[in-house]
Amino acid sequence: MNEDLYLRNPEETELGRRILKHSVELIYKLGFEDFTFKKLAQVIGSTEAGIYRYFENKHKLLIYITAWYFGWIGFQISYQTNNIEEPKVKLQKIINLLSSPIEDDKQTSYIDESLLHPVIVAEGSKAYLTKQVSANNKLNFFQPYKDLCSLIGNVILEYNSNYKFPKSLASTIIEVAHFQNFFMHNLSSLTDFTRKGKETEIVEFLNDLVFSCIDRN
Amino acid sequence: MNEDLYLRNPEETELGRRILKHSVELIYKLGFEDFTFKKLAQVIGSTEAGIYRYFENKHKLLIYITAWYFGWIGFQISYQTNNIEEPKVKLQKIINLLSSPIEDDKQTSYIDESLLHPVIVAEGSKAYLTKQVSANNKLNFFQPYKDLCSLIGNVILEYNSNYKFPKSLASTIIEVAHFQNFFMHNLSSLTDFTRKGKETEIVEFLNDLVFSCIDRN
DNA sequence: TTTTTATGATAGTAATGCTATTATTTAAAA
DNA sequence: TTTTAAATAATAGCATTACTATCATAAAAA
Repeated sequence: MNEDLYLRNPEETELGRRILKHSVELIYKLGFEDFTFKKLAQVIGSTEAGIYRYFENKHKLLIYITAWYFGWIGFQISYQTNNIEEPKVKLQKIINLLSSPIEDDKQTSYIDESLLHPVIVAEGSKAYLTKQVSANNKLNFFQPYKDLCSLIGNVILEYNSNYKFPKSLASTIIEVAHFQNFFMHNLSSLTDFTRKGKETEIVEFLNDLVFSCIDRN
Repeated sequence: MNEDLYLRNPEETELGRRILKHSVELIYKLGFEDFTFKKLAQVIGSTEAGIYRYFENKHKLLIYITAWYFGWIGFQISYQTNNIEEPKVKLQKIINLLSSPIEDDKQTSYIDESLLHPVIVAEGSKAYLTKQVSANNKLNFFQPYKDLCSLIGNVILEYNSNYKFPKSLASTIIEVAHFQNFFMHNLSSLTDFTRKGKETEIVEFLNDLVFSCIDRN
């Protein structure tokens, strides 16, 4: 994790891990706007000032959580596509992992990925939709997102080296997987997905979308 | 415009129109997070309390502006595709209008669309990415977005009545047009667009994406 | 002309987003 | 084992934000 995202490394201490765990839970419960360090402090039985020793402000914490998610999902993707030869199968696996609600990864005791996924879907883009985006980008806060995008872009080129927009298609896969999920649950008339929680329909849509354009060129 | 979005209709009074005009300018300048009614009041030479007579809070104002944008762009699309027969040409026109920075529409003196477009690109999704999305949706705050989505979905079906995901593809066109624009300007390594401000590259990408999948099915 | 309506001016309050200080506990170094 | 440093808890405080309320005045309708 990028050291400029925190003041004290939250993964190294008990309190730090409690901050991570419960901030995901509390953002899930309240939404990022109503989430405050004071409320978080109450939940974990610490103090506001205590949390400020780890994170400069709640926006940095959101960026940290988002970066953590993209790092983690990037690892999952690398790991699960590692021994796959066919780029087509790789891409399908990627679409699946990005679209489907995730089971808790037992490896990381301090973050519940099944809550992290909806948090990223609803709040993740707020990490970069700010006036500070360029400054934050210079500090490499979005590196895990960029790495994932690059990884997916390379699989796309493996499949079809003539395709002209591998990176844009990669970021489109990530974003579409997330906001179609949000729309399905909250603004369903913006989608064709009939049943809430049926993420397989998003997978079907994305597979059709992606392979249509990279099969053709 | 949905009457539940405001306390007093801002389009009907001079002060109201000043609120709209300068809120777009100030959100463009400061970003939505740093935008406050107090700052806006200073800019327009009124008071905080004066603005609260028009809008309950700044989030309602953002929803209003977003709804206004989608209403306006929906009208532009209807108007400019009105006499076009070919659904293919219609869709291309739609992609163009959604992707390109917009010249100020002289018809609407109180809103500068050339500023509104980047504001929607950067801030628009915050209008619905909240815990109140379902409650707000019940009050039809997002109707103009839904109407636009439905309009585009119908053009897609005109082109190919067998395509399975017209609404999801429609919302994808809208969202992709906006966030690829944001990425191009702020996180360019997430795209393949080499030159900032070259929205024609986004148009090319989207045309390829859209027609690939609806040509095939 | 009266009366409603919109605006301006001012005050005030609870919550938020911090910073600072000191005391206490915990853990590592000597 | 003692010393000392580091981490945490407890508390206070402050500027700003996000509102609400009140009252005076100006302009427009009745």
